[in-house]
Amino acid sequence: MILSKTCIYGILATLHLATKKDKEYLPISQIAKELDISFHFLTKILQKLTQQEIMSSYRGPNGGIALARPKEEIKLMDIVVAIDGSEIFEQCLLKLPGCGKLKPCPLHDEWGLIRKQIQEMLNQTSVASVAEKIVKNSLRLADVNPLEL
Amino acid sequence: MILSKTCIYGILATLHLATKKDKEYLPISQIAKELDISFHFLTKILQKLTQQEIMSSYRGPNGGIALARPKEEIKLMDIVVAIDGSEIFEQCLLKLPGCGKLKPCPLHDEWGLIRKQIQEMLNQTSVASVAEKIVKNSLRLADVNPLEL
DNA sequence: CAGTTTTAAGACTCTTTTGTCTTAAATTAG
DNA sequence: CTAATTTAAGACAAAAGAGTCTTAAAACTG
Repeated sequence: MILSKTCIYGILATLHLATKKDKEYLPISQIAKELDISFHFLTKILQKLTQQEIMSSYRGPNGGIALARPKEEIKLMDIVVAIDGSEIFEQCLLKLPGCGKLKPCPLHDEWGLIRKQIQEMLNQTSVASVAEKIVKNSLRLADVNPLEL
Repeated sequence: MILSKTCIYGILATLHLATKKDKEYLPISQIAKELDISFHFLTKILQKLTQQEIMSSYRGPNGGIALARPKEEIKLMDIVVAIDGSEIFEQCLLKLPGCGKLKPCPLHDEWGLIRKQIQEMLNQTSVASVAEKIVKNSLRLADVNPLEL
């Protein structure tokens, strides 16, 4: 719901990177292992984030993937839009085409309020702040497998 | 996002019924036509709502489907839970298994607030109140096709 | 240069969701 | 009882999302 699996994996990988040293390339294979995500699948997802210049990649030995910008500047919203697009924030709960002030759907106001909050939350939350919380409270980014933070 | 297509159709059909006279059976074929939803698909969806006793059905001439309870008593949440289940309200944004106060995911608090509001909105909004708004403001439940309200 | 490591790209498969179709059962009308 | 109308049930098909695999290209190591 709300976010696609692809998008969630993208967020998890970004957060994982953000808990590591800056500017160091981390091989996708390692991220995949630590987050328990299929390597090839994650590769495809991270390619998209690289194309959108949220991450930068480098091939060959000691290569891998890294955040393209300072983690303080990357907001959760950036990742969501890069992967799932912005349709979520343009549609109502009932997805009636062209719902807006002109031709509102019956739940336009109710959902508009909530949608706005989701938007604000994603826009305000930086990857850095979440990463900090993860480190501070030893939070997990995968199921059981405790990450070696 | 958030709600499945099936669930949205279920809500639309319920709202449509609620704008009509109480206790009258409306053929599914007619609802399908007015909402521009495939008849057979809608039939399947309404069967689920009938099984959950949100609607009641009657076969044969002059048969069809009707709300099983007073529309004031049916909340949007009832339909959502009947069709999509309650997992939405038990998961976090990142869908890490077993996210909760014990093993929170990194976005547990942020998402928890929003999830609570979605829950409250769906729990508080009755089918009757939305139907009233639809009638009062001549709102639509389908794309272009203006409903004959 | 040859071999290794790593991402890039895209074809392919599997699963879930969405949608269609056919047949059966209930109800009513004549 | 017969024919018509309507929901019930379930098989089937199409589309989208998730995941796998293979080959190519880039970069480094010796």
